[in-house]
Amino acid sequence: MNSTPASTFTIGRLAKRADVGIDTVRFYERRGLLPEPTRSPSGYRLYQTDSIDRIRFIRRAKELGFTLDEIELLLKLQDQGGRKTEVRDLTRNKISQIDANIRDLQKIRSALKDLSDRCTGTGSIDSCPIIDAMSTAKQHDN
Amino acid sequence: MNSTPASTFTIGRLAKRADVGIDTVRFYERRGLLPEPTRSPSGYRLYQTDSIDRIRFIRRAKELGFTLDEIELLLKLQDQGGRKTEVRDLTRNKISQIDANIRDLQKIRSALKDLSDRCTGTGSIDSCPIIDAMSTAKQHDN
DNA sequence: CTTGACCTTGGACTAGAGTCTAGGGTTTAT
DNA sequence: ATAAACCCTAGACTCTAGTCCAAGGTCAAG
Repeated sequence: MNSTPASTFTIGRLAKRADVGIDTVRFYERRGLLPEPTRSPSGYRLYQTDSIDRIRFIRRAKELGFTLDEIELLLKLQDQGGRKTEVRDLTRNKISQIDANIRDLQKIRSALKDLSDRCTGTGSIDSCPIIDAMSTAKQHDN
Repeated sequence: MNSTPASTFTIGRLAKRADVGIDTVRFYERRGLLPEPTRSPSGYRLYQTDSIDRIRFIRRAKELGFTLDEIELLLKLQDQGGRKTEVRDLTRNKISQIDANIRDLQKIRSALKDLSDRCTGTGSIDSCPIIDAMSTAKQHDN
């Protein structure tokens, strides 16, 4: 086996299969997330199916909130056989970041909810509790 | 009263009092969030205390999650005497946006938590549940 | 009169993740 | 043989909210 020359395809087809833009593929290559592919005699990039998986991995990790820098690290761990702890630590850090984000958003949300509940919504803007709150709140003196 | 020429100050002092950078003041002016101030004979910008309040308003609204575009609208409503409903609608929209954000983050968070719990953290990266999940999950076929 | 602190302008730069353009070369279908 | 559809590169542009820079003008203190 392995005698059939693994089927390759060009960048457009890869992009379509991985569901990203062509430019995104080239961008990932420049960023070092995708290895430089082989080229056809005329210079076209030629990919195999593993590139599809790699791009999907990137997309999925992005959906999970990782930045491209972090994904680069994750991919490096895969490529170079890192240890599970490293992956898990990265994941736990990400969870803490997300927790902090959620807490911030909840604080903001409840402040806004408060304000919008106190706003009757009728009449002119003078003495609107929302505007008032933003005008005067938390003036940490200077 | 009102016979003393209202005390004015230059941009540096305004920036300090409002606790933003000088460049930020000029940036807000370019963006149309601050009106063009009067100028001294030599061309220096001269501000009154109301500009401090205005910048603080911007800061506070930003802390509450409004973008500068939205703040511009909020300020316009104040300047031109908009109606309370408009302010409240803006606020309610913002709350929905925040809710959507929180939901997304919670979904991501629980996915990551799941994965990190299932990862033993020992050994090589082969068959790491986290890596595996990102490699294979949600391949909405194409 | 000089020094230092302040002010002016226009324009460039930052991060993050792409997206788009111009000006070409190649491949495929007709 | 030619048009459509594809590919190449380098580099510019997008968005948000500023931040920084250079080259110069102004103002108060000593």
